[in-house]
Amino acid sequence: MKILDIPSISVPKAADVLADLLREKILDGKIQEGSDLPNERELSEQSGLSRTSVREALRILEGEGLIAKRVGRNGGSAVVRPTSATIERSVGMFIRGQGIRLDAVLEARAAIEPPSARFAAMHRTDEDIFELERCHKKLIEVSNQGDLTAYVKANLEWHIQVVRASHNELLMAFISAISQSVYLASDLEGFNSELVRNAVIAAHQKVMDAIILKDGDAAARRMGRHVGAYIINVKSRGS
Amino acid sequence: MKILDIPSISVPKAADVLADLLREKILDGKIQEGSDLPNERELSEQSGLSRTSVREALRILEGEGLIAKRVGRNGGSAVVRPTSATIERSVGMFIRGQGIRLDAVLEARAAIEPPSARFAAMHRTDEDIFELERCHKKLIEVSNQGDLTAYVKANLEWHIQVVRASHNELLMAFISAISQSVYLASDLEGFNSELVRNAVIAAHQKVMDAIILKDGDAAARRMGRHVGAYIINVKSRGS
DNA sequence: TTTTATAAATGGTCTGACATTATTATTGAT
DNA sequence: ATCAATAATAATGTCAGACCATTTATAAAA
Repeated sequence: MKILDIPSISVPKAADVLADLLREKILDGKIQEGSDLPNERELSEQSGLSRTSVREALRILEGEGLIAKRVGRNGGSAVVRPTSATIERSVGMFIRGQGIRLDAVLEARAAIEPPSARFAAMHRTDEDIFELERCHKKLIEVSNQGDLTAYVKANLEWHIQVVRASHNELLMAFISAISQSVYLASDLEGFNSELVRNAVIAAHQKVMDAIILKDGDAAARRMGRHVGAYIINVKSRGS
Repeated sequence: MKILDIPSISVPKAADVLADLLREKILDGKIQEGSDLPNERELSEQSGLSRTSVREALRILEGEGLIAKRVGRNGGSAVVRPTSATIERSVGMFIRGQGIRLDAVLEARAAIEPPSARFAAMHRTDEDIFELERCHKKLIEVSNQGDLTAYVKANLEWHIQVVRASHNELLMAFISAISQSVYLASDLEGFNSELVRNAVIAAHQKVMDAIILKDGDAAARRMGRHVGAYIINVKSRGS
């Protein structure tokens, strides 16, 4: 005979509560970046929890990339700002764990890069151009040597540099996250042709020209054609 | 007098090693989803580590969304596939912790939605259309009631549904992650005008028409105009 | 057969000790 | 007085063992 109908209560665990509390303080900026949290024994005393639970809480925050621990005298937990590395890890696990098809990853990349090129054209600095041209020259250099692995890597770096020039940290994080998977699955043989490599370099040059001229529309359009061609190239070989 | 020049060695910690090992097994699918890991005491025996270290390792995996623990008899650590929730959390922390401007978040959204609309037009099913129209009707209904919070929420759901129709899980994850932040920062007053709300609904209708007709170019173009207008609208009020 | 009480299995927490590591202080030789 | 070796120290890392809390399986009773 049920008197009360109570919907499954979730019992909060000590470590989670402490982790939540510290996380909020960190994200709200109430603990300055670089400064140390109290050491484990102090946290244990202050919170009334055992050192075991305190350590579990710190483990959680460490996994989230919010603190970095050091051992030894003057050791402790230093507050760090979350970086895109955390996003990259979770995206990587998502792709692996869900078995996301390479198609979908390339599609996502093809979706993000053209608008990123547009923003790059809008927001670029002279230094961005310098870096972009550095990546471009590197790609040409490696292309002539015939080292496919190095070629794919240099190619990737040029694409990432375009997104970096957009000065949009979120798009940057997404692209870095995606690129790792793309790189791992890259079909090296697809670039085993001087014709293909030269076409890539020419396409890059056109995109760069538009970015240099701050012509957002052209940058987006040209990048769209470039990554579109890349997808077709990959798909046609059935991978 | 240095004889050897050894670059700072990082000492792996017991819990990390075990977590890495289990993570690989899970992501490689060697442990079937839903099945349980050995219980903590068994893992401790098998690995030769203390239960403390085993628990820390499990904490890490739990934080990564790879296992879910249950207490009580027949409890244990069940293997679960990582979901977009993990990405959402890391993106949310990134935005908060790095203090990413709302501008940049909206820019990222504006970058992703038009190509998503294109993919939606390409890959949509009839059920996607049904869901899309359901969201659309809901938005119209809420719009007439004047509840701004409900309106913003319904609006968000329509946008998410478009991306869902693209059947690209990565874009879907990115948009969900972004949308939470957009929602939290939404300027309700911006929609406190029947004129604005009707314009939004009309724009949605045009995008949907293109998706229904499987016209990717039109879908992307119209969605681009829609989210572009939104950005201008938000920026012009200086937030 | 249904209800109720009991036992068992499992994660959650605590305590206290010792190990490992890195910094700081001290000592001693030059 | 200076510098190198050494010891003390303060922090995290690891361990062992106990007990608590929660859930479920099982046995007993109605």
